[in-house]
Amino acid sequence: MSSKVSTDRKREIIEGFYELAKINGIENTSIAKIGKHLGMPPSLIMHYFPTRNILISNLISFILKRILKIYTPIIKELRTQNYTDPETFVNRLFSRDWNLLIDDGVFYSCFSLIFRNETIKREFRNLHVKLREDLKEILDQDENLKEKNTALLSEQIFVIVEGAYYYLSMVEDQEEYEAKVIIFKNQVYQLLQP
Amino acid sequence: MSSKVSTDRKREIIEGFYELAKINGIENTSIAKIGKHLGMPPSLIMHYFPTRNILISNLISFILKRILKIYTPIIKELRTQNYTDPETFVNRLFSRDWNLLIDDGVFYSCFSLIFRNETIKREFRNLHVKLREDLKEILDQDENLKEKNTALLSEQIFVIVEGAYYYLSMVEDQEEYEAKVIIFKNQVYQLLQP
DNA sequence: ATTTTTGTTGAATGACCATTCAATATTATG
DNA sequence: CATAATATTGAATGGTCATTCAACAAAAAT
Repeated sequence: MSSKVSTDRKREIIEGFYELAKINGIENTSIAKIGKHLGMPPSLIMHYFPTRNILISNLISFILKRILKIYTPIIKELRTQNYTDPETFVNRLFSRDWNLLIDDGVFYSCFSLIFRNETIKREFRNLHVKLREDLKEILDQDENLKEKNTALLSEQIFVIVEGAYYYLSMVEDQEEYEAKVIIFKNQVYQLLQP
Repeated sequence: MSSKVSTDRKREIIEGFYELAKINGIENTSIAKIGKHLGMPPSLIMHYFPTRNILISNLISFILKRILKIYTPIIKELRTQNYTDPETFVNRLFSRDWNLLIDDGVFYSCFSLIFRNETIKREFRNLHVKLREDLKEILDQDENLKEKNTALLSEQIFVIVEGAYYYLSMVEDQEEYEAKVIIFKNQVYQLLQP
């Protein structure tokens, strides 16, 4: 059990790391720079995170924990109201809240590490398993989908959402962006057709 | 117009960079390491690519050029036979040839740079526009889809393929991988339903 | 009150990095 | 053949990097 000071400092460091990584990218964010940003010597950072790799794993855990919470507002809403109309649900899937939650640049930087690090790959895999379970839970609440294979549906919706986020991150033009979102939403509605 | 030596050397350097980036990641591949790998002094690399950033942009162009060729075998097949059955077409979309063409780790590393570099973002955007045009061209050849909006279809198929590649890159288990591929293929078939 | 543990500092280390430069070799051009 | 342009070498530069260490300070445990 670590002290309050310890956990607070660790969080402070990881958040500082994240802040700088948003601006300069993970690869350009050194321990010295984090230290300067937070007004502490680099040696203090290494006291809490003995190696840079450990620091990076902790940043990834931090990010994945945030992402995991994406569906929780929908689930909460469902638990209280016992129902959410498909429209608000689909809107949530494609809302920009996701982007606010975590910086896309940092996210894909971290993601690219799965190809050279088994542990990171496993962490990402677990995240996605949980996200799909959440999605299934939401679909299971919908009376209209009672006859449907919601596990399969959640896979299919999931892949559209992931593809859409990847794809939309390249689109700069506002109108084009919204036109595409409509296309992808319709694609999900088609799947939800009872 | 640059000499043959010049273009050959440039290609050699970029390919060497790519080889090392596959193993160690872009961020861990220094100019010195590329030089050692190719048996040339780092100064020679900098003679052809004056800064590291320029070297990276050239690597990205190299990669994007390769990816652009993904659909060309299908298109060629179409041009000669004047027809491809949807099944072989969809199989191609999800075949592992794609992965052989370019390393996923390097690809997503490059992709993550779009969020901090406008030029790179534009390059990726252009690539994807062209890929979708290729996809549309393929769909337009299919008599059964004559009544359909193939531009829209290509967007929808594209987003599934992109999402699938993202998603599948986390799946290690062979059986699970193939089960998911079947799901995503079916999703595409549903869209192709006349 | 003393000891132990935890937190913090700042200086030092050697490795590696991108980049520069001047010198030399090779090739192309007149 | 002479000259100009291109290709290649190797050494040097200053900066940054992750990491180490010994010392000091504060807090907790005894």
